[in-house]
Amino acid sequence: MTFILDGVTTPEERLLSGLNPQQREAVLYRGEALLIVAGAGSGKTSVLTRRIAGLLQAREAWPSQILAITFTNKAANEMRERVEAIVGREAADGMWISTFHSACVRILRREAETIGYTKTFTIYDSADSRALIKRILKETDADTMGFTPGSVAARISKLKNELADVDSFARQANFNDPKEALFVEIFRRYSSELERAKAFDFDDLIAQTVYLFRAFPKVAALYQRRFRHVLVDEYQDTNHAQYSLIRELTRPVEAHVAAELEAEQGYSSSQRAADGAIPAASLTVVGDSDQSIYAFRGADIRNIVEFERDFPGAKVILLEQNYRSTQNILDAANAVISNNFDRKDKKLFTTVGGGDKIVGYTGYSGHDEAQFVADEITALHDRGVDYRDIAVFYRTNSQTRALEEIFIRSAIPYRVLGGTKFYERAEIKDAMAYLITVANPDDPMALRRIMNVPKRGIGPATEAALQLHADTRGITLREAMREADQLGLGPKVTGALRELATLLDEEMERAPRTPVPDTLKALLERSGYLEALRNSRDPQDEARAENVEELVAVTREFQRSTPDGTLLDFLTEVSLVAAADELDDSSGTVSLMTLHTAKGLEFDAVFITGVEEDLLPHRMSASEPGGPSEERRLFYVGITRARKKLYLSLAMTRAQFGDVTVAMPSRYLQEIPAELIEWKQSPGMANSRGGSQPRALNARRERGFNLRDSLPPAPSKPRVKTEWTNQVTGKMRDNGDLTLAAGDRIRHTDFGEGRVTSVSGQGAKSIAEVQFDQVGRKRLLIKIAPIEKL
DNA sequence: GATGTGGGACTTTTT
DNA sequence: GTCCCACATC
Repeated sequence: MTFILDGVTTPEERLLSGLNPQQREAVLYRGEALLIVAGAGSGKTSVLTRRIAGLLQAREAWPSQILAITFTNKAANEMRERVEAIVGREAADGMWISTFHSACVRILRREAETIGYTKTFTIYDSADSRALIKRILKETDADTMGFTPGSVAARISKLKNELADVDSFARQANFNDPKEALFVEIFRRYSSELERAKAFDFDDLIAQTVYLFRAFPKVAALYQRRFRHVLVDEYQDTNHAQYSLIRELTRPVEAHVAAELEAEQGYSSSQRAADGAIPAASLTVVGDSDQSIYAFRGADIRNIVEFERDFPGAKVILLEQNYRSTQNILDAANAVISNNFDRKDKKLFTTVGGGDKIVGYTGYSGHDEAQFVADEITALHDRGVDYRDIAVFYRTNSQTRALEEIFIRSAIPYRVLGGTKFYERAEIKDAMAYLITVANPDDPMALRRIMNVPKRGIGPATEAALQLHADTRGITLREAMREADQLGLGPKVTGALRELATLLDEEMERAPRTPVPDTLKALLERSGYLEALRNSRDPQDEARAENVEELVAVTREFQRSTPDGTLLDFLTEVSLVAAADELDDSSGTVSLMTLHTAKGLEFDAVFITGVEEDLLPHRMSASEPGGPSEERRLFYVGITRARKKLYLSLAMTRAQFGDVTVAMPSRYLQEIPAELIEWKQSPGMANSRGGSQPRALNARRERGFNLRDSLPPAPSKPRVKTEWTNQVTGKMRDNGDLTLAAGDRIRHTDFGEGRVTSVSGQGAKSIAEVQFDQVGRKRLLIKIAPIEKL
């Protein structure tokens, strides 16, 4: 009923409603540069969206003049929706709101030819980069000299983030050092392989865009003229390349360049000032140095610290009021972060009351800890908290294993964000490789992957022959394949190569007028890939075939939401999904993710697990400069995600590597005032409580101590190995049609005996609520729980 | 060239 | 505990 509201409020009043004075100032400030220092939960997204909406509403900018950079695609979509909600859909049409990487892809696809690339380039994700590096290491025998794909990939990435390329690096490299000389060689090969494959890696997307802008001022001017308002979220996590990109975009266009451009395009721009130049775009950055957690991938905290020096006359606005968390949670966060000495002191405050105490728990093992988390989640759910409002954080992806296992047993619906996931499965990579060879015939990595998948009798020898032919003739691997009959190979192999080449060529020719799901289906069917999976004797292949079907469904969904989307668009989208993009608010599941992925999100109830030395802070961070401080910020980020309930847990022993190691409570725990935490089981209690485990541990609590060596083999609980696996990987314990009813007595391998109090749900999803004699009430998925009826 | 097996390395975080 | 690779055998 806007017309009624119009009578009492102006658009500006509505734009500012509910904002505090600092937020209002941040929305309304007009000037060349604005830094919003936004503490956790201080409403920065709201400020940013209203700032954009304000510009549009006041007709100070067209939508097409706005470029907003967010950290994830999900954040971009949300921001777009929120702006649209204020100004209307049409009035917001044409804005660029995206991640750094997506924006750069967009620019590079338009301008690729300027820098000698095709606009149909594909993107190598980290796994692709590593695979390529691995190959190069083998070719150069560098793998025997202590080079690992991981270390080389990290080093190259770091260099690219500093905008160094092979040549600039080689110029200052010390060739007397054989390792360094070899690294230059590896770097050089890596770069030329990418170029030959017509592909960019993640870091190239940014670096090449910067290079494009610097080398071609006229191209840069197109964007400098277009984007009058540049806004960057999570500025504390920008690296040098991203910083440079922002600098290039917000540079004024010199008069003669502007004039040249206009002459070429035959129209005159309203942007030109009296002297003929186009003034710099206005820049708004939002960030919080306390939440800088990406130094390991080149994020430079100086970008935000030195903003005022970089942009003289910049306005700085501080947002310190927190609207998210209770006082207890904030007190804990403030206490922890204040131990970082190298920071500007700032304290979040809230007008919300104290809230519940933080709950602490020390488990005997990672499984025990996971059981605590599961039990608490069940209790929260019983009290009416929706699963979607609950999240579990951890430092390393490997910690999900125990959590998933217990969650499935406890019938808690969950979803793991990021980590080893769908697109990293071999069969999905195979299917994707087929698509890539169709979208980008020059990519030899994708072609090599599928050349003998399904088995065609094309082995390493054939591949080498093809490669040799390609190298001597100066053609691509794919072209060499078309000339297979010239190679003097056996008739079977030649036929197989010919057939594959024809298949790929035909699908490539058809692809532009064919929906993506159809292209994928044709490739999978015609290649015999699906058939091979279906006819396989390996029971896992059935699940693999289902996964591939799932990929077809993904392409269908892509085509539905993007009717004009090309195969290349699909591949690009898949390459650039961030872990947090997978968060689905509608799914009604608990979210599991790393602390890094958690940045920018918030939940009613948050569990931070594994709050132990060597895990948080991570062992690897100790040797890095600034490592422990960054780990502390990571913990701080985790704490500040919680709105109402925060749980901190750790384990005294943790399975790692098949070994069990003893863990110590994290130093950060001691930084939280004791009165804020209510321990359900404190480290001391877990330590001194009777029973075989604690005592044995007490005697030998030292780092790295290997339990397996000296612990007596009989723990109190009988160790029954339960047959159990993840849904996705296939096999699962199955109780068949076991049916339970209230009143039944059952035995559970871990929980002992108990009585069923109620049963809910249907079929495979039936859940029994059981009152166990020893361990209390639990919810179990009947089909898979390790139980038997008595 | 395909298939099976034993030994070794490996896990920090991500676009 | 798991993934990957080298090596052996068919």
